[in-house]
Amino acid sequence: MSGTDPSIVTPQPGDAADQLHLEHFIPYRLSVLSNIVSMSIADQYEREFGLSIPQWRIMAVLARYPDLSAIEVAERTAMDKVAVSRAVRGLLASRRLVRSYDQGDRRRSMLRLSPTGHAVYKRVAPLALQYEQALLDSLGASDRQTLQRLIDRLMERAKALDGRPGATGSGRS
Amino acid sequence: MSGTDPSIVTPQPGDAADQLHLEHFIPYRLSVLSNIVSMSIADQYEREFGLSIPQWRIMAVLARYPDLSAIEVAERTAMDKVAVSRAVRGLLASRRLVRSYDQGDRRRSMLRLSPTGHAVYKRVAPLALQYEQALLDSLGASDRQTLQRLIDRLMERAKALDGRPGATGSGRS
DNA sequence: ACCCAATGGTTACAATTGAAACTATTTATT
DNA sequence: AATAAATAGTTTCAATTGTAACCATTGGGT
Repeated sequence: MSGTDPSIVTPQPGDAADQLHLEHFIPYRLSVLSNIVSMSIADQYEREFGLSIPQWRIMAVLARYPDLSAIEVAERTAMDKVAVSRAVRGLLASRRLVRSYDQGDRRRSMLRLSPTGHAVYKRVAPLALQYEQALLDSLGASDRQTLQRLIDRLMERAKALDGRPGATGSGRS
Repeated sequence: MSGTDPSIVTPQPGDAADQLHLEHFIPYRLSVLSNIVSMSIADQYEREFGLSIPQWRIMAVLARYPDLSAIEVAERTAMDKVAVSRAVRGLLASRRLVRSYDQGDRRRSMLRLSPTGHAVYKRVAPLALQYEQALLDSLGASDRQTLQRLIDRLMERAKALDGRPGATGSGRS
């Protein structure tokens, strides 16, 4: 009885199944990290401002680029138009956004922060930056640059590898 | 009429609201990157093996550490016990997992891959590693090490910053 | 032995999210 | 001008996920 039971024997070196350790697997690690960060932020925004992450993202882009249409907002926030539609509804309800319609193309809406929305944004933005600062405090200055660069590279590559229908990369327009 | 309307005037330098660009904001970027990667992988696993990400994670840890309980699986996969319970149900239904009960503590289950499950795992694992390789191909060897290190640091920091009730960091046991 | 708190795990219900279909309007084609 | 195809955005319905409540079993005190 010397090791022929495949459930007991040590796997062959070079065996892929043997090399994979979830705790070092980059996609897994990215997901866990991103989740902790997002949930931690989401919790704070929700508690203090009644803002969801999608709503916060929309406010952030509209603060910088007023009068975008819903679809333009979607592009800049990496959300789909349904998510934008829903988040916009919430922001309109809380009067943090105003919507007008492009005269000349009445399908197109133009979104911008209301004065109230702008005031809220001015309170949220510093918190967001503080959180980011606190997170990056664990890194040296050069690591911070490196981080941005690595994310750039990985993002580009991830898009290229992504073979889903309609996923970013081969928009048919 | 020289610039007193706050909605038109250029924000003060140092104004947080002015410094925040969503497209450079690390939490946002991590989230977008992680989403592309996860969805791209999830799509492949679902198509080729009928596996969800939670199921795949469970298989990965059980391949390495057989006979964990559901809660131990939860700890090693960063999922909560409800998610594990559901994913396990699916894996049992597809006969990729077998469950026995710890005799001596009949609450505790012991989970392990069935031979079928093991066979599936041996086909999935190489794909997972190939994807990771392809993703990391965009990086030099030293950048790869750096990436793991940066994720370590950020993860640690993110946990420390996370003030949610019951979130990882101050488990009361 | 008995009671109460803690633990492992599942279930039920609510909230979120995703995919597809739909309305309204505009643009292109003939 | 009429029809078809495309675009902006919303709605609907299904699937996923989160939260809380819920058994069952165990461990600890008394």
